Amino acid sequence: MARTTGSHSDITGPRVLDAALRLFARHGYAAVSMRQIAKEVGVQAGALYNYTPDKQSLLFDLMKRHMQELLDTRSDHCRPGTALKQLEDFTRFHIRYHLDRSDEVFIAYMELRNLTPENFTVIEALRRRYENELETILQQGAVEGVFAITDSRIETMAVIAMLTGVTTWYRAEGRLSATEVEGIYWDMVRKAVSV
Amino acid sequence: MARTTGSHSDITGPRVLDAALRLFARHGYAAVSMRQIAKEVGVQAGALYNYTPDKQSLLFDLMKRHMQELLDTRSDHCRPGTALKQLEDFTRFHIRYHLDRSDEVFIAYMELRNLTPENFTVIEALRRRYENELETILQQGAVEGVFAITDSRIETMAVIAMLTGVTTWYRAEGRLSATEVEGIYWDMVRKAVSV
DNA sequence: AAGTTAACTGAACATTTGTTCAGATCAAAG
DNA sequence: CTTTGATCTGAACAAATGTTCAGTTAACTT
Repeated sequence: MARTTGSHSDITGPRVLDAALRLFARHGYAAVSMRQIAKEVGVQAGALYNYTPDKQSLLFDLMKRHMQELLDTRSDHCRPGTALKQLEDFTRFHIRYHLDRSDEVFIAYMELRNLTPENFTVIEALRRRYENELETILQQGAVEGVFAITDSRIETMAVIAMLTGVTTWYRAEGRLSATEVEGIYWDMVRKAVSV
Repeated sequence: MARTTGSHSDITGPRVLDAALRLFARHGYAAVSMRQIAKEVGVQAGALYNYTPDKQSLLFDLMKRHMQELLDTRSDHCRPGTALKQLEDFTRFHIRYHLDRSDEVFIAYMELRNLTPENFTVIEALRRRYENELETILQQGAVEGVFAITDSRIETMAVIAMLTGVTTWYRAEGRLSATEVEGIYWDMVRKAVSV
């Protein structure tokens, strides 16, 4: 029978994805070679193909896993409540989650054009589902009369762009804690969409 | 003496930059080859080197020209006034300008990591100058007592991220005109930073 | 008409690319 | 100890990369 313990595949496998994640985030998908990834893992390039059918799948798997986890974690944190309270939850969740996974976020927003058309469709659908959760909250707030919504799709995109932008400048060693940043952004979001 | 009229260099030169702009925006710097650019121009790859010392300069020149024009155009539009009025000017200018140059904006925000360190420093400085203009307005509004500013740098980055994000989803054929979008964003920005 | 030279071609260059695969390695199973 | 098979090496592949350059072309000047 096959080896079960002592196998390296359960160690090397994740390390391949980890290395790809870090390198793609740092230099971009197209600028990273399979040999660079292999070197980071401590293995020859050919060995990578025990863990991925090709380079494209590496990118796709990273993106899909990220979007999937984003949706799952968010749905765990989801509590019923007023639109205002739900918007606060969404805002704080989004910022915290994105600050914790800056590499994944960077890739998910920057490497969309390096996906094959079929893979792009899948990721785009997941992203759309996430955006729709915010849009629903805004629409509900409009019904409640607490939010001023002219075109819910635009306000959704505006808020998400503002929140996600935090990853481009935030540094953990900086002068502000994640919680302080969270508070400042929540103030701005609340005011921006309120009547 | 050298040929003056009938020369193609004044035609081909800009065409090289144009092709590079479009291709870099569509597929990313690292994913575009000099031969693809040459094909778009209708010339052999070697001919490109009459117009650029190397591929990196193509990217750098595009970015520098964009940031330079952004700063120049903005300084032309700059009028004295209250912080609120200046913020409105900045918001409307930023959206209009960015909608008109989506390719340039895309490159300027996505290809920073493909610049050499020295080139990155130059572009980063120009970008910083632009961001500072917004930060100055916010700080002035705080002094006037009309803006609620906790940390002017954060509010600056948040507003810029929100505004620039418009380029990711806006389509000229869409259901909203640029002017309508401008108005919606201005509403949100004003409320977000107001006391 | 002859000469000049900017503009371009087309081939060549050394590397690097993603991917494949025969064979070595070696821990576990029988 | 022998067999098994997952895991990995190391070399090989064709294609593509950025860049260079000797030579061709043709629009200009004189």
